[in-house]
Amino acid sequence: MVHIDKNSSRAYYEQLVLGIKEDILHGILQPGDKIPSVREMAKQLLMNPNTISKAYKVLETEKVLVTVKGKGTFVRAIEETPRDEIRVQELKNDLNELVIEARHLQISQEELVQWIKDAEKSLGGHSS
Amino acid sequence: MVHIDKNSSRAYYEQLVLGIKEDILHGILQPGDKIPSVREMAKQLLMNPNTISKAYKVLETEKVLVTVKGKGTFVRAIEETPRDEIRVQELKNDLNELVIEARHLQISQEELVQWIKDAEKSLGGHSS
Amino acid sequence: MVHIDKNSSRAYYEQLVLGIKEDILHGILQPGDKIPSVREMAKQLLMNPNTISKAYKVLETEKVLVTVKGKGTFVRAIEETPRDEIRVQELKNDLNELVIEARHLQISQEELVQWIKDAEKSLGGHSS
Amino acid sequence: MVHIDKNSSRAYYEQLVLGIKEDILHGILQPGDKIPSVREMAKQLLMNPNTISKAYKVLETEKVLVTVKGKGTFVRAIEETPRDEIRVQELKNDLNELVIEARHLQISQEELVQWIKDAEKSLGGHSS
DNA sequence: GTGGTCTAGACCACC
DNA sequence: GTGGTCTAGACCACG
Repeated sequence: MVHIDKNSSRAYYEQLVLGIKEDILHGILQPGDKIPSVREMAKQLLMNPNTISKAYKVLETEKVLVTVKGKGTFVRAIEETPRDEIRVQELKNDLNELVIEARHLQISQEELVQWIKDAEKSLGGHSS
Repeated sequence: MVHIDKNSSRAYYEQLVLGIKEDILHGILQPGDKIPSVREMAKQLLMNPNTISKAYKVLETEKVLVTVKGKGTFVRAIEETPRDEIRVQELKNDLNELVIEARHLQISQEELVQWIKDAEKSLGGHSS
Repeated sequence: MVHIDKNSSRAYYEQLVLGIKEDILHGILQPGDKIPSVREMAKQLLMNPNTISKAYKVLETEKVLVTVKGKGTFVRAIEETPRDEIRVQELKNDLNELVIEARHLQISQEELVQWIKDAEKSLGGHSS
Repeated sequence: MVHIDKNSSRAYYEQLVLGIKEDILHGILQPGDKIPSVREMAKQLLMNPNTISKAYKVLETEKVLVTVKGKGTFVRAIEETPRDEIRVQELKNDLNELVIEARHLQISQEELVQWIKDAEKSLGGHSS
């Protein structure tokens, strides 16, 4: 499942956050599943437990995971959570910036739309 | 024109880079136009000249601006630059991540596509 | 390895950029190697960390180094990067100007070609 | 003859210096020819006389031109001047740096040599 | 420990 | 006037 690219300029914990989100969308992780403990994940990925812990915390505040004290950390169903309009706005903003970049790289609107469709296809229909 | 949000987590110079790119796509800045000098822009935005300079340099390496020592900094025509496939690939990757985020925020594919169309519309047809 | 000539008219950071490139071609620095940290290099060369940082950043945009925040800066494999035709053109232009200078200094074509062969020889075959 | 590219990042006076050297090698300017006065050249090129003057001064110290007070500025024969070994060394150094750049841009030795031959060919045999 | 950002202020070359 | 370089020193995020 999750794989950390040590040469990426992206922070490890961010790669982990993204990787888990991707696994959920792929259906590799299902709602209710228990994910490995911080220590175990740290062993698997050869990383510092602090880094894993940070990723889990982020995913908790984003309501992707729930930690039950003494039991472990679990995947939450996406539908459980109301759409967070603040983060939606941020994402929309990010997309606007991406479109500006795209135009400067001479990428057409059609191409962008195609990219989205490709991305969605590769994720499969597990969330709909 | 450009406005810097001092509360944004994004670096000032990156906001400036993006703002200038946006102004170009909006047609507010046209190829050949002289943009405000480093010192003047610094005064306008209440920032340090070094920060402005950094933004201008980034835009120069991205072939968006040309700077002539002793004369000033000027807008370059977008068509002058061949598509940089490395950066295109990076952008595609960013978009993939954005799509993952979107799914977790329960944003549909259709909505994303609509956002892109809205973004492109607001930029106008100045580059096509 | 790298040495900065404080009397040179060339900017310190440019000398550093060139020196690192040379070390890579000489095989002193190998792909994957970690280069000294900004602060350490600054100490070694008796320079300001900002200046070192600038050199590293240039080398990163030129795809010679990769930097991972919190970990350090690393040498990238040359073959990873596709040939940048814009920079190739600029270099060709520089060479044209150099040939003009050479003629005025009464340096023959044969001599120039010999210089190139000498230069290549001293760099060794590490990239071929 | 000489043409100044206002968009080039190279200083005007340097472009002029190079342009005149090129014209000499092309045979457009012959030894003994009188070149236009500073004022006239300034008018022709729509530039500041100071800039022209600086270029002429550089060419004088490089022994490419001679100024005879009250008569004007004249082209000198290349052979008149002994080879300036200091500048030859500098040029050799520049070429070394250029070779390093070339290697990083994945340009082969053969290609560089071909470029030199092309450059020499375009200059013609006027100096030999 | 690592690099990234930002400010402040100095000096230089070009126009 | 313009941008470019360099220093000094502060603060932040990542591991």
